[in-house]
Amino acid sequence: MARSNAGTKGVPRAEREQQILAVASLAFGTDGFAATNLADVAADAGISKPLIYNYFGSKEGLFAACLDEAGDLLAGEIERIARGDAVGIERGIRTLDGMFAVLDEQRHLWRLLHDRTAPPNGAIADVVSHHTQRIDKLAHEGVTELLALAGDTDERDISVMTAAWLGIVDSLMDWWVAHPDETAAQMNDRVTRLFTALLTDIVRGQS
Amino acid sequence: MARSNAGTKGVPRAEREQQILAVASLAFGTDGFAATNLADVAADAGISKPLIYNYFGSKEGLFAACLDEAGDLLAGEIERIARGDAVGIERGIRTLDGMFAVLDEQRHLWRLLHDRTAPPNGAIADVVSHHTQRIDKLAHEGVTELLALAGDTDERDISVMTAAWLGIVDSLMDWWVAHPDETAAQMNDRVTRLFTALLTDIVRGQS
DNA sequence: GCGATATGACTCTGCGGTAAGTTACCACGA
DNA sequence: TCGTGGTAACTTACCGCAGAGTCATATCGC
Repeated sequence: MARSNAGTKGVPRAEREQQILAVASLAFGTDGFAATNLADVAADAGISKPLIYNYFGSKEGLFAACLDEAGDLLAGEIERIARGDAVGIERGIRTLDGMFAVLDEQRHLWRLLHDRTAPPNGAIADVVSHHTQRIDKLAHEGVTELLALAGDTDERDISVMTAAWLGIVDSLMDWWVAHPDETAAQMNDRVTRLFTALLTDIVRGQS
Repeated sequence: MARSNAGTKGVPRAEREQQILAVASLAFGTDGFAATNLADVAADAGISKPLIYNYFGSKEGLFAACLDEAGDLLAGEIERIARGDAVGIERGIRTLDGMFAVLDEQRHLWRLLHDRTAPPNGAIADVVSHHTQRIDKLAHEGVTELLALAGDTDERDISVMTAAWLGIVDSLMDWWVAHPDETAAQMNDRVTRLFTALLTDIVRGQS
């Protein structure tokens, strides 16, 4: 009977999965979970929708896989930095530098972990909470050290400050995504300059 | 024929619109534009879906109306503070205090202006950009003043720092939403304490 | 009676998910 | 070297449903 495009193209599953993950991560990271539709992802990846379902089970399964890859990349880098000997502001700057380096060619990955349109329960929530816990733990640890230098050990103060720090990181990444011509090295310089400017010159100027 | 619940209940349009806006703002602010469905909003407001369409035209129209109300509240308050004589960090703290005061009983309104699931074109985008421009302009102005104290006048530095500042505000509001028992006055104290701690004690401690 | 206020019961579209079948590759026996 | 059967890689064509948006109609105040 009539022709069909079915049949293997000789691409092994593992390789195909990586292709799909790359396309899907870009789509999810750019448009968010809810606004991404799998037919488009399949088309962009050059395959058909059922193949995605064969390999990842569901839209949530695909997102969870993207998330796991991105989360591990980010949390791994932050953990690596935390093992160093930097303290206080210095540790913050080094962490940012690490993020810039790791995300340089795939800045959209940052958004995956903060997608408010992803379902708040189920497999996705587990993956998200696994990685955010790794990250939050280290952020909390860094902020605790920092505030200790100022004699503040109030647990809620630490909690608020940790949130603010994560907010700073988030907004810097957003800015970076919106300015594709800015290199990681330039961001690096900029952040260092801003931090030292704020923490030394302004205090001296105001006192 | 058979009974019907149709017919006026004596509620004038202006009043009904306010009821609907209140319910819708809560839903949009909590769940986001995409995840909110109008049938639920109508049910929560104690009316039927077609009435919403009569008064607001579409889901986007309703969201735009919520947005306009919230945006004006926020931008208006920030403009009021900006007219004062505070400069640098002090201006930042006063702005935050203003936000806490204005949003105390309706913290969810904050999220409306930052809803990534809202359509990026059309009427909504116009309202968003109108209000965010008012806010961004003042944030930019405040940051420019602040960095000038440190001798930094690089335009991109200012842009990044403005983004970071807005990120801080955003994350503080999120934290506040997540901790409903925290009063505006407590947030106020906490923020003041943290800013002064960071900017004085830490510098002295490190130098 | 007439206009404003209201609703039950629809239609229609987009998208997550699936059933059933098609083609290519490959190991292995004669 | 050539079948040949099994399996992995793929697709077309469909289902079902949630939710945006609409139509015709009903009731109340004045």
